[in-house]
Amino acid sequence: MWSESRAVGQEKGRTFIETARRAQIVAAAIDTIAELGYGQASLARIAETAGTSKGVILYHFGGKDDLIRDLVSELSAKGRAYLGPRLEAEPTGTGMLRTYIQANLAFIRQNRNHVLATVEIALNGRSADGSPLYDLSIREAGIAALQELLTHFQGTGEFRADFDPLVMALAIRAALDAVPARLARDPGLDLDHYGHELAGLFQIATTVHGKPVEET
Amino acid sequence: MWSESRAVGQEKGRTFIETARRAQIVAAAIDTIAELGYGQASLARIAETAGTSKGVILYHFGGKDDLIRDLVSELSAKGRAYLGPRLEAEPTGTGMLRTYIQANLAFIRQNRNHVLATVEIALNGRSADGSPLYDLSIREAGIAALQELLTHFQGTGEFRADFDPLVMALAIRAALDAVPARLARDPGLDLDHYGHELAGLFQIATTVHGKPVEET
Amino acid sequence: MWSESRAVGQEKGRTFIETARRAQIVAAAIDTIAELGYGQASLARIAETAGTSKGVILYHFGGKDDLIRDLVSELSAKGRAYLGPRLEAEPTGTGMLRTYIQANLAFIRQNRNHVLATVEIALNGRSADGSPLYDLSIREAGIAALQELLTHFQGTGEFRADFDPLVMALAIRAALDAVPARLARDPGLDLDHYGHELAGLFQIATTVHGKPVEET
Amino acid sequence: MWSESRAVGQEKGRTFIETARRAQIVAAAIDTIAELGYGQASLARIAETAGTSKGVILYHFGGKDDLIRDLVSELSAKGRAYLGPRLEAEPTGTGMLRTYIQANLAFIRQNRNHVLATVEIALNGRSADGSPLYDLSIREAGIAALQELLTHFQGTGEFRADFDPLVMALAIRAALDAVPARLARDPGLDLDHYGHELAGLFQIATTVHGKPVEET
DNA sequence: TATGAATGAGGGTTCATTCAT
DNA sequence: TATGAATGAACCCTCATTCAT
Repeated sequence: MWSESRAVGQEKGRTFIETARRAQIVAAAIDTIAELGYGQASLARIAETAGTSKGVILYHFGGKDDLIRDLVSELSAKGRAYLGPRLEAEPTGTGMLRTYIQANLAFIRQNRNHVLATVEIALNGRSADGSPLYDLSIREAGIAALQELLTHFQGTGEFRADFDPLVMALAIRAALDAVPARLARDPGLDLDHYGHELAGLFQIATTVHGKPVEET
Repeated sequence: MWSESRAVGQEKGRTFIETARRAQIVAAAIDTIAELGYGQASLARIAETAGTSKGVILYHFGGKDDLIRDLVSELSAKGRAYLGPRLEAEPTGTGMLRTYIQANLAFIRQNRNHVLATVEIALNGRSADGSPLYDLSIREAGIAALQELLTHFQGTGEFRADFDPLVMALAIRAALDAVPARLARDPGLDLDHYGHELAGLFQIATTVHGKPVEET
Repeated sequence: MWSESRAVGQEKGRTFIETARRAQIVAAAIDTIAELGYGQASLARIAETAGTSKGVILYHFGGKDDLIRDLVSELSAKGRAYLGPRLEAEPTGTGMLRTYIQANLAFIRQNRNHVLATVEIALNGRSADGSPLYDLSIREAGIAALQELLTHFQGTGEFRADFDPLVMALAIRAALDAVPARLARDPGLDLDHYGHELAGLFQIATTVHGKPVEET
Repeated sequence: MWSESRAVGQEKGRTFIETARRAQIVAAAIDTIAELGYGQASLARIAETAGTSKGVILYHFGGKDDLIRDLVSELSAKGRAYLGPRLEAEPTGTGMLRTYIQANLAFIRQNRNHVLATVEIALNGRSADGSPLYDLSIREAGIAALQELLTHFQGTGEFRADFDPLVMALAIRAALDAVPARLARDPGLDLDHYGHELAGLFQIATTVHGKPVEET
């Protein structure tokens, strides 16, 4: 997931004040959605959090959908910028897998609400015509990349060859994706421990040959 | 998850026709939510699917929230009834773990829309005051039970002692909980294969002693 | 224009009260549009005129567009029912022409606001996607019918053959269509006199052979 | 309509650049209204067409209403300047009538969008308090002038004395006013032919004595 | 002169709910 | 039991206008 980086900050033909306002509004949207859920995050409520009015939001974003899409794509850009370099620095499969898991968790910790809000959007956000606001292809691409990584190190022999890399990839992502929601409910969750355990779990699952499994 | 069974069918002081009506409405709600998502599932739309009017729903359920809660608790009852006996029939930890995974997937397959709708509700459903409509304690109880199961067979020596049973339980549930959403997008997903792979994955992860993991 | 009649009153599966409400709302819409123009006739203003709330209107009509379309098609039905029989009773071209003009004016007088509102809608009403709310084919059909009538009596020799029936038809309709707006501004306008003069004007224009017209 | 001329171009204390800006904005308004209709012609849309921002428009015109009024009065000035001299050059009633009709149509052809926009405004434009933005007195004056012309040549005996000059004037103007809308829908309309036919029609109607008309 | 920013009223619509029948 | 009718709050959005720069 996330392989190319993107410049963050003032872009396009935007004024300084415009950029600042947009950032402020996105931040308010993040907090509101993270706290109340996507369904309850109306423009009015977001505006209230931001300390402005609906009009301002619509002036800067043209519509709610645009705001939401901006929020999502900003996180995805941040995520790519964070993860990409860390993964590329790892030579071994085991190292990449561990890094993948732990970097994801670190990123989640550092961007708690933003991640939470994005998860809410991914699961609930639909535009008026019913189409999802969250570009699912991002997630699919992430899973595909992880799957490819697993396949590659199956080829080198570092990972055992007899697991389905897609299922393994799904299990890994599921374990990671479950974190934000859990974190929201239990803020005291020890992510370092969680990451360490998870990394160990999947290291064993990918590298160690178990006894043949007898079916029921 | 789901350990005690509950009598299903006619209860309380409800007449036969009342029970039938409620079932019909719940069924309509399930299909509507599964198809359109929670956000789009208004009472009007559910009533349309059910072939009645909003009034009927409110008459029988008192409010939308009650209908939703009913839908959820019905699934949880069904789930407990399905899983409980199957788990109790398994003597070994490995067997229970495999059964747990595969029975969950079988249950999902058999109750596709109901599960899907419940997931939607779990993620989106909030009452007017912002509180979740999905009783999270159900999920917590399920995870706790699974954790306990893992702990127990760590005690017997069947499972290796050096994994955190909570993290393992969370990873297992995450892998299972990710299925409905994926199934919705890709109806052709081979659940048998997925279950077999998952069972193998977690069997290895729980039983096999890997080489000591070096931290980054 | 307007040749087949339509049953008016309670139709479809509508309740008595529903029919009454719809009629009341349409009446309020007519008055509001006639008085303030289409652009100023918001649902709120119409509701105020009707003595109810926007909600009621939307409940009965589903949307503003539906209300407007209903208003228009009701007038067009009334118009057809009024004009058709009167025209069919006339054997001669001159008679039909005179009847056409005078019956149109009589109808306008009897349905002043309704006609006025419809004219406003025809000229201004557009739905959200930009498409006109007034079915222009109604007007085109009317003009075509009038043109055909003129052509027919040119064939019989009752009308002179050397005028373009389309231009004549357009001129006649233009003279009639101009009335509602004028009537709105000058309620004292003597429609009988206007009709008598107009009928005379076009009788001469259609039947009498003038001296050859020299071009500039 | 349109009998006295008015100086066009730079007026009041306006700088050259100011005059140019105003002209550019009015032109944008004309095109926008002609294309989308008055109701859809928001300041934002007009500004977009003009390639500027709403602020500029409001700076130069003080408000939307003023812009619209300016647009209208400019057309009316152009119209008077165009028609006046042509009419004065005609000595006979028949000639003036023919010229009036054909010059009007020529003017419409040459100022298609401007005329179209003005018609839209006449029919739809209202200021916030509901009063029309189109100065109806312009139209009234035009009709009065035409009526006077007819009356005058009734006096000389060139026109028959037994028609009501007001009704005749209204019919003539109605036939002309119907053109822009028709032209908008059917751009291929042959205005020369239309003008020739119309002139013939009204020449006959004004000059030829028909047989006495029997009333119904 | 010109613009970007902000505002606030009003637009149509959806929705869960209440109520009389 | 069940329904049609009505309600009112909230929703997103458009718009003309104001204001500081």
